[in-house]
Amino acid sequence: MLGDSPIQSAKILLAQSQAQFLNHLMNLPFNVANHLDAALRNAAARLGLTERSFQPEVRVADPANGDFQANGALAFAKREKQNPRALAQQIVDQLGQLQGHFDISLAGPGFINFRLKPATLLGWLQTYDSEEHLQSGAASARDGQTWIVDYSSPNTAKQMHVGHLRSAVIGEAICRLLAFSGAKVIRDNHIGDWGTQFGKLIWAYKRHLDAAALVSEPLEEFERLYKLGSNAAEADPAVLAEAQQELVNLQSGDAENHVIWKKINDVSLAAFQQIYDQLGIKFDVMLGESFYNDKVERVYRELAECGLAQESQGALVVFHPEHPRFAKQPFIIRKKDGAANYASSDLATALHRTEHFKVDGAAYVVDFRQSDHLDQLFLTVEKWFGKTGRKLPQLEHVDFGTVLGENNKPLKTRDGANIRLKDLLDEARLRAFQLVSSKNPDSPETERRGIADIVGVASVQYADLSQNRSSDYVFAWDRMISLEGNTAAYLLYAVARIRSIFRKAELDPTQPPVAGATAPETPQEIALARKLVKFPNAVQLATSTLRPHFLGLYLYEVAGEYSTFYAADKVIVDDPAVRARRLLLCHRTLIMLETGLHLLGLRTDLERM
RNA sequence: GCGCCCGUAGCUCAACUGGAUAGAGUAUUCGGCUACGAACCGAAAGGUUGCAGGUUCGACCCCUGCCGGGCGCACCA
Repeated sequence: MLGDSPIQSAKILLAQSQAQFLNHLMNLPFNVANHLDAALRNAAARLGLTERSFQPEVRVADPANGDFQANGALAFAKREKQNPRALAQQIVDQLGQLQGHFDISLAGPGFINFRLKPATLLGWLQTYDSEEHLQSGAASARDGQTWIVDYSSPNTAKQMHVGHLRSAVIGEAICRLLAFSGAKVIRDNHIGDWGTQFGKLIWAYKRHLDAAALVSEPLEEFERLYKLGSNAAEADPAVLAEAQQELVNLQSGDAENHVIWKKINDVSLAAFQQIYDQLGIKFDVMLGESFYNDKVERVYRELAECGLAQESQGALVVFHPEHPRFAKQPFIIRKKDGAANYASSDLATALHRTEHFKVDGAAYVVDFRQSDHLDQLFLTVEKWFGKTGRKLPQLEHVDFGTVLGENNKPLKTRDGANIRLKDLLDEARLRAFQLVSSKNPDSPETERRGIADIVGVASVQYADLSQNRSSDYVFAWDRMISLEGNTAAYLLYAVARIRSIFRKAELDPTQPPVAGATAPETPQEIALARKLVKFPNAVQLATSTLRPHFLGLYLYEVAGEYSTFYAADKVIVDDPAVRARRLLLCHRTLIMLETGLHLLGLRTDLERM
């Protein structure tokens, strides 16, 4: 090899044996924070603190202070009226076996700081070498659990609009995060396929259907028909009566109406699927309201029998006397005309998910405005299942805010209509195409289109996922697609540049030649390596809180550290040990960025951009 | 009226659920391409965390009261 001297060879051998030693004897597990947590608990047990419920409180630290910190001594000392700093010192004295991997120090009133040694960083990076390996090493917090995620849930016979974006995007990320932590995930599209709108729609369908439009633009045609039927019914009571009869016929099993209804749903779902394909979504089941149609009677009966439901103003309702609002605000589970509503079908749904799918948890990815409804639903299910001896699944409302325009009002078109999701994604791809073209005027158009399709859609997804789902978010094309700051494009750019290095050096990025890599040495190498080691913590935090933005923020920081490293340290250098360790950093950055982006539901399959 | 959510740099957002000097991007100013992609990197500047109290070793975070905004509250989901 170029420039190989006996000293360098010896260095490489030494590094290799060091690495093997680390791997075989004392390499750290995937989740370093968990390892520290266990070690601290052991130390506390030896000091007799465990009986007094000592908690280590291990956190990712500010890099200036270390890699991880344990704050548990502070809370414990406060409770026990001890000197926190002295207590922390006692604990540190018990941590001798960690000193091979960490520089341990005390700071402030009693923080214990852990800084990973470069050789340990190297060993960790060498061990976790592929997306599969990251998955298998991930904290298996939900191993063996079954979760159902209820998301997207549009109404059939209507376009999906911007209001459906967040549920779809956040829901898919939640699914992937749950699956990554070991859960079996059932993706359920709880579609609205059984509303009162079908009377007017079927009335118009029978009389005014444009067969050509049904093929080319089915959802537009249904919307046209619905409007037509609705207007006609308003203008003419006779039409209204006919439309109501169509609805009655449908609900009583009339064959012709059922065929039309089925046709409308099938066509709607096929159109939805074009959106889902772009967003990387594939549902396992689509159990909409119609599915639960014949399952609500049992809900009425059971809730009445166990004394939860009562008649009020002609409706069947549930009150929660212990609750400040729901003591007076009823949960209406059957309307006074005897018909079901969404409370009825949501209760039937909860029962079905428990009985049929035997779920351990259910996540409802639904607008924050439905908090009251879901609170009432969860309270009712809890009492109902308690009285009937059923196991209660963990019920989570994964709520999110509104998508706003730049005027801080809900996002609409200029004339006040809802923005169709299809148009929004088309525009994202178009804007990305214009940008890609301006940056790469010489690449072939097909390649630019391919890049733009990935970058455009990813930008929309990531804009949503990169911020706390609880708050409203302002949709601004320029910030989203201008590709600066915490955006999908910035992350994908890092991916593309890493691939570019492997391409230039004619190396296979799946088989990087990293043998003989030495421990990270330059400040930029060390900073990057230290950031990469925290991947499991970011995933764990995002998963346990069901908040994908924690992972997004982490990936952005990884990409930032990588860019700094890239600008400072050339990868393809002559010194084989330096080159190997930088290739190692590049490759591990690549797999963590890709794994993380895949967890968020984004595509990363681009070579250039 | 009752209740839920929100208020952080000019703007858009973070702050690991009570931890260290509240951090990023953007806009502004300055610097960096004959080193693997400058869609990049580095630096400066920018703050009484809506206001006023309280709790404690420690508060953007918890409690109380105000101010401002959004959203729910009897049969549309």
